[in-house]
Amino acid sequence: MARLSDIIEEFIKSLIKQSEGELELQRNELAEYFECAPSQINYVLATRFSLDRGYHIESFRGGGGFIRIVKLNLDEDDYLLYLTNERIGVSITWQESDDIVTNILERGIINEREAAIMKAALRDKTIAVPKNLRGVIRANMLRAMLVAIISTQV
Amino acid sequence: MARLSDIIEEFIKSLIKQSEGELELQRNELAEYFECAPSQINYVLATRFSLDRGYHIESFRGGGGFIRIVKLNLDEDDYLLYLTNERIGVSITWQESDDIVTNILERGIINEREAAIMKAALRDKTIAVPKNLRGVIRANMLRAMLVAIISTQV
DNA sequence: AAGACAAAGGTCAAAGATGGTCAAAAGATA
DNA sequence: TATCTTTTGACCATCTTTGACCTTTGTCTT
Repeated sequence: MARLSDIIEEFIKSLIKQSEGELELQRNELAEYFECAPSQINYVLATRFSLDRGYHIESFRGGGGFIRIVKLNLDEDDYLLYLTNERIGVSITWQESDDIVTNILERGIINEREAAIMKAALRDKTIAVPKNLRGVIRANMLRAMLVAIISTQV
Repeated sequence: MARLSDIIEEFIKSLIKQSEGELELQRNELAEYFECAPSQINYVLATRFSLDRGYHIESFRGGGGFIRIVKLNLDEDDYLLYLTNERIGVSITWQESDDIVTNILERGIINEREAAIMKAALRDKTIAVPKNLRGVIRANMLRAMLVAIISTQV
């Protein structure tokens, strides 16, 4: 776990926690602080603060420009319906599905064990079919499991 | 004269013992340490740390990638291990998998919701691939989910 | 107001860092 | 010798890091 991206991720998350869900930062400043390429900040934002992980990013260029990160707090039921009806299309990657499951775990919609069961089923190794088919099966699986969760909700 | 694979096996086992059942290691680092081909590490993992022998392996590629080895709890999960290693073969029908899930629900190993999630994933409709492949995927899925259950058991 | 320049941030593809797979070669064993 | 196991290496898949080049906005000068 020596990845710089992970370290930057944790740093940003701690800042978000301190500022209660919303944060504004400057890309170049952060890049200088971590002695990395500015574009690495974009990479961290794209991979660790994606919508699937429950964040929203806005940015503003020009002098005085900045990046705003907002931790989203949506209604559980709406979010699950959004996932099954819109987000999960005909195909989905492992990374995306993994992010989504982590996200609903963090929102308290499912527990650790349910998340572990779902993630196990969604792994590439589990779905051992040609690549083009794999994403399609995974989308079906994730959707089916989410529907099961929705219908067992109390 | 002990074979290298045996030496590596013992080495890894001692690390697992030290870290109480769960270990993360880097393939290239280990290969360098033992001055062997990286793929020999895969060989050791495949032959000595298989599910049959009570281990679960997960790996992550890319910069900072690593391999996680989890020693499963053999004593308490006898029945589950029988399922993963013997009962579920290379292929399984929907009916069989559904019965197995119902069975572990009735034994109190999983709860209603976990059963619902698993059954949703195992349905024919979810695994929309040619019939001959379907049973194979289902076997992988059921096994993977059961392993997840074993390793999240407290 | 127009133009020039500075100060952000964005994109994308190449290079780097891991790990995986598979089959052939080498070695051990029956 | 025949067969089984181990070792190796060539080629593949995925994630991370870096850098060259682009776009947008603000400010200063004329």
